[in-house]
Amino acid sequence: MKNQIVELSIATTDGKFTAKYTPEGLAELDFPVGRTKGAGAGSNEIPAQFHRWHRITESALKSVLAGQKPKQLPPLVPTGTEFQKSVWNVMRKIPAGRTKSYGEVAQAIGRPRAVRAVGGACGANPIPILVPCHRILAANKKLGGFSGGLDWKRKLLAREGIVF
DNA sequence: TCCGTATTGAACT
DNA sequence: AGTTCAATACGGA
Repeated sequence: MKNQIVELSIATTDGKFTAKYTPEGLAELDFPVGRTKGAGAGSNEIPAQFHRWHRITESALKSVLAGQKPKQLPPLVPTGTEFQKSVWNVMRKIPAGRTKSYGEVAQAIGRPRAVRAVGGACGANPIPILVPCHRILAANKKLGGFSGGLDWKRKLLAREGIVF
């Protein structure tokens, strides 16, 4: 076998997300891109472990999309540097309905000047939503940016009761 | 080594 | 009040 990455789709009310799993766990989660792929079809010999993770991922994803805190998360295996992992780790500690600025995150990882680097790490985040990068706002409560489009970020925040 | 970035805060008009 | 500028930290070519 070639260390294959398994891609499975998650159908939500907001579109079809694509989850990518490695033998280690969930490695990446993509927003709906509109391109219809063969999807989970052709799943001949997908180990039960993938389906098990997928079930958890699907539940967690839908919970966050509904503005609620997921009960359980699948094993996350993000690909990135130590710095990025630190940033993502801080993000995961942000409670639902609460936002944090890039500067706050920078301080949390002990690099108060690395605000822009934090932004870069957010953009490099392979697992949006489950790693709540959408709860990161600019210092002046501005939206900043978002991988899947600012429309998503705005919508997700609104569902958590965060208003501007 | 240089450039780009999902920032920030201060100066300027 | 809106806009421009320089600074800072990290990743990628």
